[in-house]
Formats: sequence, C-alpha cells, structure tokens
Amino acid sequence: MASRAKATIFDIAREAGVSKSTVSLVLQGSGLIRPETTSKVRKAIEDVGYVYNRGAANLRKAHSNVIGMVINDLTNPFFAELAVGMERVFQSAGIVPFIANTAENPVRQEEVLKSLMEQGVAGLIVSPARGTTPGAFRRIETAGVPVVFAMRRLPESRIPVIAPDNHRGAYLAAAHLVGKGHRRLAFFGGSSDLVVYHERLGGFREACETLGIAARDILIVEGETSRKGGIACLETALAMAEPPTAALCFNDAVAFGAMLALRKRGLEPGADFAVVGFDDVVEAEHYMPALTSVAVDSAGLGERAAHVMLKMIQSRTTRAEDHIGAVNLVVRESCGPDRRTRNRPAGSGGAA
Amino acid sequence: MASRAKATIFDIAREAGVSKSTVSLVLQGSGLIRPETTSKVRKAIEDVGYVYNRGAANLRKAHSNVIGMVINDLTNPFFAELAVGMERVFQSAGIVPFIANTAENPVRQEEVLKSLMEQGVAGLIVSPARGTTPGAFRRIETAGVPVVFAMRRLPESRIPVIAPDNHRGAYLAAAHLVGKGHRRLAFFGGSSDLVVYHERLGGFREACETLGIAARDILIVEGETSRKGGIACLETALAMAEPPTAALCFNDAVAFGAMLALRKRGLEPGADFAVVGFDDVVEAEHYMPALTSVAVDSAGLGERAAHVMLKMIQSRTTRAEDHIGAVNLVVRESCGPDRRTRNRPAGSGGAA
DNA sequence: TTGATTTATTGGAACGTTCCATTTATAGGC
DNA sequence: GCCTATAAATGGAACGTTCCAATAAATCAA
Repeated sequence: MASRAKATIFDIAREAGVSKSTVSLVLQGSGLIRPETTSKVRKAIEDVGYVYNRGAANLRKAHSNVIGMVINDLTNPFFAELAVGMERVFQSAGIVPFIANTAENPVRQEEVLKSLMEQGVAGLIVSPARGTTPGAFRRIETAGVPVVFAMRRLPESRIPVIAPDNHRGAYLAAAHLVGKGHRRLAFFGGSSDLVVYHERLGGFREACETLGIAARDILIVEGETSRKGGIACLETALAMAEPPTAALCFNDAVAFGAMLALRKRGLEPGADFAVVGFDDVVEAEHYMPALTSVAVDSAGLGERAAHVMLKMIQSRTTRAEDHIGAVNLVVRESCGPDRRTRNRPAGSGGAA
Repeated sequence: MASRAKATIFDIAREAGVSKSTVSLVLQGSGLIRPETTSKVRKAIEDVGYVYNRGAANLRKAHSNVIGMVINDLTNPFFAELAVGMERVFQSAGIVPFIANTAENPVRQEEVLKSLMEQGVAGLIVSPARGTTPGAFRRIETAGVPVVFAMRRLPESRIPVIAPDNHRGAYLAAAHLVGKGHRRLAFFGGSSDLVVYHERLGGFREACETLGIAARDILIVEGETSRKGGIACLETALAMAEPPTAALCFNDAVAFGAMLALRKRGLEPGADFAVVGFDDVVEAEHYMPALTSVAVDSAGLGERAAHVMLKMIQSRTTRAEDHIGAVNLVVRESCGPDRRTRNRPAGSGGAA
C-alpha cells in the first residue's frame, strides 16, 4: 500500500495538485484555504498514508505540545491516581502527556529528564525521586522550561509545588488518636531525606505537644515506606519497654504492614493497637479492618498541577504559586472504639 | 546565565573554536576526534547550557530512540508492574520508554497512538483498550512501525502477542477447586468483548468438562473487572436457587470484591465459599484471607515484550512470534480446607 | 475599463541536526 | 626533504516542517 519511504507534505502536494504550503495550511486548519481545496488535500493525505512529523514542525515552531510527567514510583497506586488526574485535564487541552518512571532512583531520573528535554517538552510535572540533589533541575530552569513539583518538594528550590497539607493531615490523625484515649504514640515509617517526612512528623509532634503528650511518650521509628517497612516498624515498637498503643503511619502501605504484623502476633488492629494511615488509597476502605487514613485527593492534586502547568506555559513564565491541597481524616475501623469511653463521647474525630 | 535563545551546535562550535561538524561528531561519541578537542567541546557544551535537539536529529537519522508504551489502565497495579518490567530492559538498552494511558477508552487510544506516531517512535508496545476495532492499527502497520501487544490480543490481527497462558491458568484454578471437592462452580467477572475473557473461560470450561462437572452446575456471571464487579457477581450468584460453592474470578480485583461481599453477608471466604483470583497482584498475599491466585509474572512478560520489540527494531521487521508466558497457581487460604477430606489428602494443588 | 481591495495560493528561507565528500594537519618511510 | 598514508577537522546538502513575503485570481468601486 504505502510507499516504502514515509510520505511528506510534498507527496501530498503532488497528489492533490497544490503546493506544499497549501498542504501545510490545511494541516494547521487555517481558514484561508478554499473548502474544495481543503477536501482535495484531505483525501490526498489519506491516500498516501501520511503521518505528521512533529519533530520537523517543532524545528520551526517555538513550542511543542508534549508535556512530561516524571513519577518516582508508578507501582504505588497513589501515584497512578495522580497521573490519571493530570491526564484528565491535559486531554481536554489536546495534549498527550508522556509518563516516565524513575523508580525512586535519582540517576534514572537524570536520564529521564534529559531524554524528555531532548524531546523538546513544553513542560515537566515531576514527583522527584528520593535523594534528588538540589541542582538536578538547574539545567532545566535555565533552559526556561516550566517545571512543577507534585506531591513532593525539594529542600531549597523555587519551583512551584502542588502537594497536600501534610502537616495538617498528620495533626488531625494524631489528634484523633489522642482523642481515642491513647497516651503513648508512635510515628512509623519514612525517612528524613524526604521533605514530606518532616512535614508529617511535624504535624504529629505539634498535635502531641498541644494535647499534652510528653516527649518521652512518643516514639519515632524510621523505615521503608512499604508494607515491609511497616512490619519492621511495628516489631521495633513492640520490643520497647513501654510500647506505644497507637501509631500514625507515614503512608497506607506502612499501615497495612503494621496491621499485618499485629495479626501475626495475634493482636487485633483497632482493638489492641490503633493504626492510622496516610494517603487513603482505594485499598484502605477494603482492608480488614478498614483503615482510618488521611485522604489527600491525589487525582484532584494531579488536576491542579496540570492546570498550573498549562497556565505557566501560556504565560511563558517559570514561576507559579504553590498550592497546598486540603486533607481530611476518614475514620474507619483501624483505631477501634475509644480507650476511655467514660471520659468522652463515642464518635469523636474527623469527617467521613 | 544562558542566553535567551536556546543554544545550538553552532554556538558550541563558536565557543570551542571548531566547526559544527566537529561538535556533532563529539556529540555522537565518534572516535575520530582528538581527545583534547573533545574535552574542549565538552566544556563549551556545559558553558552554553546546550540541550540536544532530538527532533532535529531525527530529521536526518532514520531511527528515533523512543518507544511508546500504551497501557489501558495504569491504575491497575498489574499493568504498572508490566510497565516496570519493560522499563528495566529498555533502560539497559539506553532507551527511555514513554508511557501513555488510554483509560480503557478506544477514542483516547486513537489520540495517544497518533501523538506517539507523530513523535516518531521507533516502536509501540500496546495493551489495547477494550473495544479496540481491528482496523485501529492498520495505519501504524503500513507505516512500518513495529508493534507488539502485551497481555491482550485483538481478534483478527497479525501483530505479535506477549501474554500469559490464560487457558492453562484458568484450567489449573478450576481443577484446584474441583480437587477441593466443589461441584457447583462459578466464573466471575469480565466480558466477552475481551479475548482474554474467552481464553480464561475456555480453560475453566475445559477443566469442568474433563473433571466431570455437569454443564448445568456451572454458572457464568459477566461483570466489571473491578472490586465493584466482584461484589455484584457474588450477589447474583448467591441469589440463585442452587448457588455455587466456589468461584474462579476473572482477576484479583474481582476476587477481592467477591470476598468483601461474602464478609458483608457474614460468610467466611475460604470456609464457606472458595474463591480463586487471577494475576496474583502483590496485595493477594496480604489479604485476609490470603488469596489463592494464578500468578502470571507480569514484570517478566514486560521484559519479554521489550526484548521482542528490541529485536524487531534491530532486524527492521514488523513480524515476530507470539510468546505465551508460563503461569502457576499459588495456593493460599481463600479456598479453605478440602470439602471432602475423607476422599483425598490435604495439601493438593499447585506450586507455591 | 482601471485601479484598489480582498481572497487563495505559492516559493523560499529557516529551524538544528547528520553524513558524505573534501580539505588540512600529522606521521611514516625512504 | 618529498611522497604517501593516516588522522583530524570541515563545508555543504539534506531531512520535513512553518511562516513570511510575494504572486495570482477574484471581487468591487468608480
């Protein structure tokens, strides 16, 4: 069917008996061309099996229409949702975002960013890999390509950030636990090379302090942000002389791990030890027991990030406001009933 | 710092006092250039903040180095794993694959494919959206771009397929249930517009027939391939006059839904009703009860698909062999103990 | 009719690279 | 020193578009 060499606008032009310029105009949907000519060209396009060469076009045009999404862990359903939210708004803008996975590896991230830049992306939405150096984006900034960070921020960077209110989320969760009567609290998982970690831990600490929990009654256990990490954290915690009775987990995966470990020890999550997660992934609702967690609306944050990006491209700026998304604690069963029912009414705590 | 207009090889050439051709050679790592010259050029590249323009290069070069991965549902952890497997092998080949999500929407898929083609991809790995028309890839085939299907196939297509042995997987699972003493079996979830559905259902049917289950004792309930679908299927099944006592589910999500629905009715998955999943996603192991499921090694299939693609590109062909990946049943707790322990020994069934 | 105005169409240069055919510099053999 | 062989560097054309300025055709006012 199609000739071996790929067809160009010249082939179309010959086929339709017009000039290459006319074809180009038709391709761009210019209203300057006579309707009959347009349809003649359209037909020729079909006949020769033409595929538009965006690379060639971008050589002349200033702006490309591709946007890169760089995600640190596609396996985490949480990030997949973020991606889905972004795609929703880009789609309606006629843009197809390209997603690339860095697998939490800064070196890989470097490669991915380089490749995306070479491809001539119009903008980059990035959830930076752990351990990203502050200078990793200097190159891109000086090239004038707009970047927004989603979910995570870098220590000393002026790049706009779209993220949930981690501090408040953790505060709410900790307050919930204290409200349930717990007096010895733990924070499970995460590590201090993540800004998010400090934000969440900060909210947790503030709540403890405000609500009169003594510093010696709070236990911080760093660990992997996975089920495995959660298991390890719980083991560590229960090995203490005076173990905590409740834990706020860095994320839901850690919480799932902690619950699993409890079960293995014959303890019932909720009744014997309260656990709260963070992120509220879909599985949280379906776990046994259903996990109380801080909902962050990741798809919504994805949409927001995409909108900010679109605006930046439009106004050809590389600056934008940060956006901190609202969070809310969704209370399920993993914290069990109140510990001291005589003191406070049942059903305290956050929104559903 | 960087000049406003983006730097080109000419800027580098001026800076380094060489010709553009020399710069090009350095960029390509040609050994023809004197080491001192090379480092002089390298320095200039840094100084002017150069970023390579792959679009311009592809204009002359025959082949691009981007590969598109088109996935029907990124939210499904199963596909995320597939993607991760592919990335692993592409990375070592110095290729950055771009992932795009079609959200199971053929129209969206069309857009995505078009965009990827315009970008000049060297190849496409696709898990086609449900309802993809047989002609959807004709355009791409005639353009001579290699395509491989992963996980799913299209009814009448000559495009190579990398997929698990669905028939055998379903056979193993059904045989396991029969071996446990079940005599009234159901197949939950999926719909007949998916080739995979027919493959899995076929294996299920063959096992039933071979092992002497009467046709009137098997129940097929189509439904969404999600938790919600699983819940619906179970409700339908238990509403029957003579309900089944076990179900093979189209995938793990459906199985999780079915188990959830059982619990809601006060029934214990495993003891009261056996359920087997398909795919063996990571959550399967951590569920309560842990889900017996057919493991398909999705990351492995992703790697395989990537290898096939690489080979196709290398040998500039658009044809390749199908590859059917081995499956194995991993037995956990969701089918409970044997129904008729007097007849057969405990611990029958597949590998771990 | 003629010139002015509007509407359609067109040729040419430019975009940033690669690659071939040359030229220029360096080294080797005598 | 001179010729040849090799190594290193270079200029020019080409890749497939866009866009501007220019042309050609059609319409209008007088």
